[in-house]
Amino acid sequence: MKQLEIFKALSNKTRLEILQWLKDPEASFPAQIHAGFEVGVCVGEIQKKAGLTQSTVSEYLSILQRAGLVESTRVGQWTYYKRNEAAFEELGKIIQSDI
Amino acid sequence: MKQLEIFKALSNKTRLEILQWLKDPEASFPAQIHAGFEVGVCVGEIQKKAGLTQSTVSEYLSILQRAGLVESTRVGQWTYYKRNEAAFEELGKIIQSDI
DNA sequence: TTGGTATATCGGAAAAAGTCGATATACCTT
DNA sequence: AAGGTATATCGACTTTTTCCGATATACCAA
Repeated sequence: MKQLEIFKALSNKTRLEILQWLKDPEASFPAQIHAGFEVGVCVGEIQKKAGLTQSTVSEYLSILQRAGLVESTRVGQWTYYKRNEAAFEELGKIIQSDI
Repeated sequence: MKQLEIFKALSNKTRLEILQWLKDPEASFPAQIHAGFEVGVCVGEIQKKAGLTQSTVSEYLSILQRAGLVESTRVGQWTYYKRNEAAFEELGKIIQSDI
């Protein structure tokens, strides 16, 4: 668990918002046709909601993924992203004991 | 608790190291003459250990303080910095529930 | 295979953070 | 009051991050 990389990933307003949205996809995004929310939310929907360009949002999701905070699944032409809850659990503990 | 400001404060290698050193001042710094470690560690000692200039370290400590992660006490011509453990406790919880 | 849609990657301009040396401020000592 | 020491602030330069448009890649459908 690369602390510095994680904190950098969390040091951006939009990326924090994306993580919030992914906590409750049903409440945050319109229903998905090609996959349920268990597999995640597709990049396009996240992009619309963020109001930034596709390239920026794709890059942000990569940053969150490299930090281990989200994971992705490719289904057909879509990539679905969802939170990695275990990472947040672990990070919380680390902050309370190691940082 | 301004999450974004906290994560930015934690997004720097040296600042993370300073926080580590302040966890156990006895082990990390030479004995202090004008005040015990309960009040904190003075800027000069932190600066020596960090190997950066005085101005940089002073700025870093301000950043940590504005984020609420450390607190300072002025005693004579020295300013002593120590960790605010409550902030780390709270941050850990927030990460496990709100982020 | 051609075209359409979704996502990723590349290259760059602008903004922010890192870091320094110089200077200012605060306090102590004489 | 004057000089010395500790810390904070300022101005400048460099590096990193933000965010974009353009292009590439991957997959699907006809």
